[in-house]
Amino acid sequence: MILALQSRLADALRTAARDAFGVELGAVGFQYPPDAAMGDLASNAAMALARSQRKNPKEIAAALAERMAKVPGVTRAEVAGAGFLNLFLDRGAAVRTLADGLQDPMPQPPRVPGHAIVEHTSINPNKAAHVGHLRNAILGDTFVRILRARGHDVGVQNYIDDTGVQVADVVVGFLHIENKSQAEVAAIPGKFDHYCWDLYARVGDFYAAAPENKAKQAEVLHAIEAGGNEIASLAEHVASRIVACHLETMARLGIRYELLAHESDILRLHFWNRAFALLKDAEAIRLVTEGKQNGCWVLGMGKADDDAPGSGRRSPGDEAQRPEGRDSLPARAAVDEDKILVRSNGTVTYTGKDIAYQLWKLGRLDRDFRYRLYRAEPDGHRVWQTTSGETDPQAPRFGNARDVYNVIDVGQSYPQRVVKAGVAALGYEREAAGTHHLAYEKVVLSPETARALGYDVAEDGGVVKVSGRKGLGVKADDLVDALEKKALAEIATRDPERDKAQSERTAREIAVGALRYFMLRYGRTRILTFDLEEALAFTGETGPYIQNAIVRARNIFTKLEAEGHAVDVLLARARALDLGALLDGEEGAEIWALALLMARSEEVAEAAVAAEEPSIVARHAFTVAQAFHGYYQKPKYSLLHAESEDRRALRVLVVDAFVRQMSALAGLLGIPVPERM
RNA sequence: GCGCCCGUAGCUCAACUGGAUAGAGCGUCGGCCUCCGGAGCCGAAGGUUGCAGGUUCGAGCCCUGCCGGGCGCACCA
Repeated sequence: MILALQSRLADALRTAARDAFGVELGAVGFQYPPDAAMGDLASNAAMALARSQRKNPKEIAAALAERMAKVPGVTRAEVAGAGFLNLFLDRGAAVRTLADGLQDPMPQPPRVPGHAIVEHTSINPNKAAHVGHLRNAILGDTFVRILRARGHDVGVQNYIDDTGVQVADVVVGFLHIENKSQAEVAAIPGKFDHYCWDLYARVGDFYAAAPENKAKQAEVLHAIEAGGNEIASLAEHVASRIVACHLETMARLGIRYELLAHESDILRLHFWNRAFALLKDAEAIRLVTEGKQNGCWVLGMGKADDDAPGSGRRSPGDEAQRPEGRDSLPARAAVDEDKILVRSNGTVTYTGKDIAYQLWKLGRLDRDFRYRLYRAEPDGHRVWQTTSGETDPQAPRFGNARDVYNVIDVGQSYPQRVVKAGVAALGYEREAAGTHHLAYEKVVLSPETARALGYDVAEDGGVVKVSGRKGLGVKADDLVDALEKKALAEIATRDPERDKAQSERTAREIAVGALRYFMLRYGRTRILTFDLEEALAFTGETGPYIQNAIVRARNIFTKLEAEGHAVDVLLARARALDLGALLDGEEGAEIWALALLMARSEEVAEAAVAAEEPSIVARHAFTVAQAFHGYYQKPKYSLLHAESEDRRALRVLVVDAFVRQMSALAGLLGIPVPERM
């Protein structure tokens, strides 16, 4: 609601500026004054105009205020501070608009043209998922939810590197440490990914023990790449079984995918050959004939002095037109700037393959995967996987995206920049601009948590890096288990009568809410110090706080009904009220502030998309819940003991609006709302 | 050496991308259940925004130089 209003007011402001000064305002944005008493919306347009108009900002603001005061929906316009233009809205009209839109708290905006792909999770299929992987998946999944709410058509892909060294390492473990056959591996009971977690850690020691052990790695890797042998078959078994484990772990958190894209299919369908040809034809890459990189095909990585390479200024085949003199600058050899895509032995690097994959995502590879159904879920959701065998004619179309969001840790920034540069070097400017790296920082363990897990911590008590290679870290499943157990214990003390099945279900919902909020509350470029105590907290700025706000609000309605007050009758009464009169006074001011805050959800979601930052929505959700708790807690605003039916109706309107808005926000964050807590 | 991220209350983090009195949670201290659910609410203490300059009506945010921490810059994946 606030977005529509803002855009109407922005138009009015543009008109006012035109009338008064004959100037066109650029982008008009509104801020929110620090104190509600100062106004509902603020514009700093006057201060921006001060320079060009050579006038005092206050004078300009006064001229604008005079015109804005006459705009419908605005009751007052004031000049404040250094030249802010503060607008007071017609509360009755605004709240009524909000009330009318109640049926749909977060209306679906017009559909954004083009398809978007979000790739996330993408865990090496050789061990259990840990907290770092959770950050990736929760970040990606939440971003998908937000994009969809803002009208984007989004497909979710999970990349499976089933032919890499990490899988090979575990296979080495099975073959040369445990001497197991594939049948014996298949017979391993229990959580297979947890089993491999431990085995993988042992492989590191195995390699360190003797050089001939390390040689097994290359042996196994080659067998896997060649395919059609027992080792490759074992690798396939390991990878597919672990992928199933990962999907199960993620499903516990409400995370799922449309497509599982396999590295092995990229190899077997020769995506790189195609990309290589395209790059050569466009002269986007060149063969080095001397020096250190002799015999390699490289992609020029000219240091862009603006944001990202290929963001618009370079055109294809631009390599020959680099600024003259750069190569002649002392101590700046071209080789330092170029990225090898094909080694002198003719094999392709990881980054090279990634360019091919990215081109496919963008619909510019001119080659496609084949697809088969991986799983159809009870609710009808279908998970597909790539294959190099027969394709299923029922399969939907994947790829051809206008925007691709790769959720990958920040350590991969350089290779991701190379991928973007590769796309740009082919002349695909728009596609390069649509290539987004949703980078996030790593997760480390706090010294206390590391100690609690039995790891050695240096005396100075620094943080401990999570390391799959060393088996160091917190497994995702173990964390969710711990959260569920704690929630269950909490429920048992609060509501001992509750039956077991319902308690367990609620415990699961609380665990998911707590974990998802914990992973989302920090900005993604910040290193997340994982502390078990904090992650297990259910009070304060947490998911359960948000859940509790909704549960309590809904509970009021149950109570009202039980006392003989029909909620729908009260809601109907509320619609006929003279809101303008009721919204004066102390309670009116509180309701108004709450309404204005709730109305911002769309705006906040849009900001999260623009900034590619889900934490913005998470924090907003907490702020709204907090504002509601503050209002609701006051006995004088009781619904059961209201001083008049009109007051009761007004409060029902507020609580109903809150439940709907807050539920919508929880949905954006993937935080489930329990029936009871 | 070059590039990126981070430095804000005792701790963990915000600050709507240059706006008004820098805000939350945790922790500490003090209040609130004859009053719709206390996983809650109200209040207090706690800040030279790493340091020094600069830009302008205005800087936690932009520029320059330092200091401190982390990560990249592979013919590894």
